[in-house]
Amino acid sequence: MDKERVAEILVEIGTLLELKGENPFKTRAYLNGARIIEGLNEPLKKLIEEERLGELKGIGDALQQKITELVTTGKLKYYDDLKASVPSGLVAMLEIPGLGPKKIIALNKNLGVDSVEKLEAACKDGKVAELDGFGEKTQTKLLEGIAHRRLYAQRTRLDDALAVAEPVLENLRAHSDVIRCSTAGSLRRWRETIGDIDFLVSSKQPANIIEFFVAQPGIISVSAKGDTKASVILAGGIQADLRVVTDEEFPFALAYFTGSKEHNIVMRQRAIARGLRLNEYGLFKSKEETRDPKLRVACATEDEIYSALELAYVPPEMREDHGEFDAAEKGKLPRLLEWTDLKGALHNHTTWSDGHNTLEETAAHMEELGLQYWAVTDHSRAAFQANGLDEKRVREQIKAIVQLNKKLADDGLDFRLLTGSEVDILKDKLDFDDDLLSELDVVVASLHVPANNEAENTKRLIRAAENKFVHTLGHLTGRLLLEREAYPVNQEAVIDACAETGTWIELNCNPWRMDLDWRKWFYARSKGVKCVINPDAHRNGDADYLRLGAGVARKAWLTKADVINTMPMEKLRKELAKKRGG
DNA sequence: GCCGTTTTCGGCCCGACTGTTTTCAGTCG
Repeated sequence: MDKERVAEILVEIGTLLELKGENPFKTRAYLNGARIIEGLNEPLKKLIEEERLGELKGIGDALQQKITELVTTGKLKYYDDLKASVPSGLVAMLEIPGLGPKKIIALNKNLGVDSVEKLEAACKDGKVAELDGFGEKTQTKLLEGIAHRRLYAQRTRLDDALAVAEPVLENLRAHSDVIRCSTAGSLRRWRETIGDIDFLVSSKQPANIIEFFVAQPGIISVSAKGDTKASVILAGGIQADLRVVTDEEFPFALAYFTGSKEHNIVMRQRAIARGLRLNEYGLFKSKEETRDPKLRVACATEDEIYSALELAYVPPEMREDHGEFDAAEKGKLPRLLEWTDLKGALHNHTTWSDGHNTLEETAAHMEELGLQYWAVTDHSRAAFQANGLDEKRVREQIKAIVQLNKKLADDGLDFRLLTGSEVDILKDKLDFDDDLLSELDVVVASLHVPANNEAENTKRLIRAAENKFVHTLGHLTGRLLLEREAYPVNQEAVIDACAETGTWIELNCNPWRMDLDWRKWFYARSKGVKCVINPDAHRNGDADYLRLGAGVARKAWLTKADVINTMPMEKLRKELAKKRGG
């Protein structure tokens, strides 16, 4: 059993324990264990064989035994028994806002509710309102929650969340009572999907800000409104929360609401270890909880909070308790890639296959953006639904690009298109033979029609990586966020093959994909595999995805040196030749 | 269930909001 599945089961155990009313700290121990296993940089099996599992902080005797049983036998009796003892519908009920384990247990015990459907019926019958601790409002909110859940997916893609959040942030920034403002939460951490949007404002007039916020255009409903906090539902069903604090509190609140929860827990623990207390209002010289401004350690920015806790500043994207504390303590945080480091992209489409802009339009737009190169990698012939090119059309396109580049040079421009192909990985070969591939500047190999079989997909991808004319694999797992799961594939094995063959891996930064996932890059980077951040653009506007991709690359701790398309043109050409033995 | 430079037991991050209460429990982030 692989570590992803082990982590999933540990999370599930944690959830089930919650629904049994177990000690919340026990629940947390399982969730914590899951995160540790998921973040391992070496094979779980190896750790078990060498009996080093217990050396991991957070994995004690009980977890060690259970993980070992899972990995060696593929099963876990404790888990099976637990699962059998909790009605499966209770887990789904947890996703309804306002329902936590305690209320679910009460509903189950008193009304026999064990599914969302039965809960809905009980609410409609008015039975829920009669229960102790419940009332009319709770009942109504639950019905709304059930309906809302049906209407919208629980999460929103990063691009959609940004599109809604950025105008609101601009409006807040322009308000005369706003001193400082920012987004926070998973959006500021640049997660690929967002649960809800967090805004933070510092002001001397919180009431004005709250009123201004709940009156923003595009708000469907106001779900909560207090003195310093408001929650609304925005168009598209995204929830947004606003907090208003004093300007002295702002950096502390920003750090706090940016999270992640796991990162915050470690921050607080570091404060406690230094005889301090950290909360959203400040870092206090106190062993007790307090909000007394006289005891506050003055910090004007987040940077100074990290300093006070003897840490280098941790950029928001890295705040996932994914090793950043260890690195920040030792002053070994990498200097992360900046969006503006990107000089071009190596996987894009034009009207020659399924793109929406011509070669000329594409070149003009990308030159205008200040980029140096843009590879045209239209689909190969097997992708007939996407108007894939056959050999003849590829050679025509090469000629067209050479001509266009000549014109660009005559005009004194430094920008060039690169010739290329997104060649399909077929069952037993690539869609084009090596002769044609060798004529192209850039070759991206992608699996568009995967098998329903991990070993088979893994084999196909490794074979593609072993082809010396393939520079990079495209969207390695094929996932579409919130829509389609990754196809089955042994990602580590493919990464290993890329490391051995000097093949790059794409971080496809189309916001539906963000593939390879940022969590997997820790392993890829440890193997020395280079990254290419590619928008997989189908229209000129998709060049904006580079900004999204750079943020996700920062989550993966990638530096300028790790990313191929930060290279200027001439250096890139040398790198492109290298794989082919040039 | 995990952990230990006051600890092998007794803690484990903690404040805001809501709704159901009449001083607080549950949920959420």
